[in-house]
Amino acid sequence: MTWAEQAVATLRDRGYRITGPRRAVLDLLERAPAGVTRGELLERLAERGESPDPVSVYRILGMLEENGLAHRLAETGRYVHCALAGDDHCHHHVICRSCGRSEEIHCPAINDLERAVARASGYRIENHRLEFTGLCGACQ
Amino acid sequence: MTWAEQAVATLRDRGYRITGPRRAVLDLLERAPAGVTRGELLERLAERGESPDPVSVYRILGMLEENGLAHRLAETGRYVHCALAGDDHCHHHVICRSCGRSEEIHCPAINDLERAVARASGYRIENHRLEFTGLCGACQ
DNA sequence: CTTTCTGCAAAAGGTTTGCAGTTAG
DNA sequence: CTAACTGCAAACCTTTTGCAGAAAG
Repeated sequence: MTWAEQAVATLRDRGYRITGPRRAVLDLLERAPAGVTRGELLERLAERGESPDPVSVYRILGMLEENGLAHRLAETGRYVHCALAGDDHCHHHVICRSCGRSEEIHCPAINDLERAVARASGYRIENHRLEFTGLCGACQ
Repeated sequence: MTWAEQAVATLRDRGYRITGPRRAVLDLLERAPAGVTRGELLERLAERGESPDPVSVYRILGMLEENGLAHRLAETGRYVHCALAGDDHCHHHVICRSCGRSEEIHCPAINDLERAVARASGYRIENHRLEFTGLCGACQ
C-alpha cells in the first residue's frame, strides 16, 4: 500500500471526499523526493493535462497540513509528504541545500532534549519543529 | 553594554553605517520579548514619531538576519533578536503559543543529535533550526 | 439528494525592484 | 567627498474571500 493510498484512506475515514485534484496532489507529493513548491505542483499538474485551479491547490495543501499528511519546510518553503506514523508524527527533516532533496528523520533523542528545555525554560512544551540543512550523499 | 549597543558595534565593525532607522529597529527588537512582526515594528516606530519607509524596514531586517543579529521564527513569523554568542550562534527557540513570548535557548545536546542524524541519513549537516512551542510560565 | 469541493473573479496582503536624493563616515 | 542607505513609486507574487455551479458519497 503506497503512501498516497494510505493518505486517501485516512482522509476518507475523516469524512473528506476524494476528488481528482486531491488525488493528483497526493500523487505528486509522493513522487517528489525534494518536495515541491506550490508553483511546481501547478506546473507538473499542467504537464499531466490536469489543471486544477491554483486556489484549489492552496486549499488542498492547507487541508493536508492540518491533517498531518503534508508539511511545509520553513527553510525552503517546499511541501513534503509526511510519513503516516500515527501519533508520533512529528516534524523532523534533513534538507539538502544543493538539490533541495529532503528526508523525514526519526530522532527519539528529541524527547530528552524537550524535557531538558522544559525544565530550563519553565515552558510546558507541546510541539516542536526541527530542520537540519546540509548536503545529501549525492551532492557532497 | 546592552544588546543593541553590541549590535551597533558589530555592524560598524563590518562596515555598515549606523543610521536612524537601523538604530530604531535594533532598539525595538531589544525591547520586544515576544519578538515583533514587521507590521508591529512599523506601528511602534510610528508611535515614537519615527517613520522610516516600510521598504527600508524590510531591508534592515534582511540585513540583520544575514548578519545573525535577528531571526525570523518559522512558527509565528515574528522577528527576534539573537544573542551575540560568537560562532556558536544558532537558532534554538521556545515560543509560547498563547502570548507569543519567546526565548533563545542553549542546548548543546543538539550536537550529538546532529552527529547521529548525519550518520543515519548520509547528509553532511551544516546548519539547523529548532523551535519548540508550548506555554510559557505565565500562560500555563 | 445533500453537503462538500471546485472554479472563477476579485480583493487584499506581502515582498521586490529601480532609481533619485540624502547622509554617514 | 564618496559610497552606502533611505524614501518613493510601481510592479510583482502570494494568499484570501465570496459565491455559484459541479460532483462525491
